[in-house]
Amino acid sequence: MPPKVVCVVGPTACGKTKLGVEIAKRMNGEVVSTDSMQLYRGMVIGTAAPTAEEMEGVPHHMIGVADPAEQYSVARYVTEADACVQDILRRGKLPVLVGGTGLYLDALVRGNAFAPGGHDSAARAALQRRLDREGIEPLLEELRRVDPETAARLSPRDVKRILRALEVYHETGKTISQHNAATKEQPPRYDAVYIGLAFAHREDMKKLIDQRVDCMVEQGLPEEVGCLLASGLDRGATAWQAIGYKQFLAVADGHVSEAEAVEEVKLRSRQYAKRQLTWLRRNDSIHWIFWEKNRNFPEALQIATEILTAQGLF
RNA sequence: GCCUCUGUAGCUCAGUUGGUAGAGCAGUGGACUGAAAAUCCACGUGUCGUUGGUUCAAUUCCGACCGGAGGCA
Repeated sequence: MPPKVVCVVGPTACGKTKLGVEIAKRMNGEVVSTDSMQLYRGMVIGTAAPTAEEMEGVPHHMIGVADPAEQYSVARYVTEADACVQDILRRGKLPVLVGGTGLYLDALVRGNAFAPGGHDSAARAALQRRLDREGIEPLLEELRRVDPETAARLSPRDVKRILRALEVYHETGKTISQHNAATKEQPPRYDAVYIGLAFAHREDMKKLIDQRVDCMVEQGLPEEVGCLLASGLDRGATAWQAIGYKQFLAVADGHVSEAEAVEEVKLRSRQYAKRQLTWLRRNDSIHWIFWEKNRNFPEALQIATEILTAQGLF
């Protein structure tokens, strides 16, 4: 039986961070963040990364571990985060996985081995050049030939995935469908117990997201963006894709007003939360806790404890 | 007060030389295996401002009225 880990999941602004710390405190655990943006250094306010105070003395991992100029990836995340999980287990403590990036969490729990390649591979560079020169159609044509299954699955406009599929083929001689099928055969690396947090009504989630965005601006999101700019961070960096940072970069560049940026950040956060829910809904082993209007953490911790006890964790 | 423009989906607007209408955004659902806070897919019935008239038929033409914008006084 694989080692047990606790996962706290849910859309943005639903209280994962706080509940995660509470659970870790109660169960002799340490938190491993499963968030693709909190792992960049100096991006604290806009990613709602926990502060030292919010960590309440519980050790946290995978937060602020990468330079914003780096292009991170799931593959690298799994390697580094898994080392943290292993270390926590070795010390006899409970890993509590907390964060909003579904792909990262799933890959970590399943112990995904990713096919070679990546943004810095020669294959990717060559494909990118072909894309720039000839457009997507010849690439899609090639994919239809070597991996018809994937070609049929992807939209002709899903350039990212078409490139990746060809990249895997060029790098390994095997198709990405074969890689994915092989990954699915593998048993998961961890026995995950999922606690999901969500609002019962979407209007309540929207309200909280709006509040949180206003709060971020007050606490200095624009200044944080200013620091990233002052550090000379390239405008093409992955870190700028983070909601909040992208929009306040536009403010710094004089393209939009601060008020417009705030509205945009709220909107994008809402849409992001919706996508997170879509991702999570297909995981039917999540034990959901639904908030009514307000978030009641003592009660949630109580419910979570009962769930974890029933799973033999307490 | 007069003149001109304008009123169509939650929002911004297109359109119908008269046969009851469609884009973008928003919203909802979905996908996702080395960019994932990214990327991509699907879903469009609304008294066409109100009310009279002309017409086989009006959202479309004409009149009046009610909103909105601008101009002249």
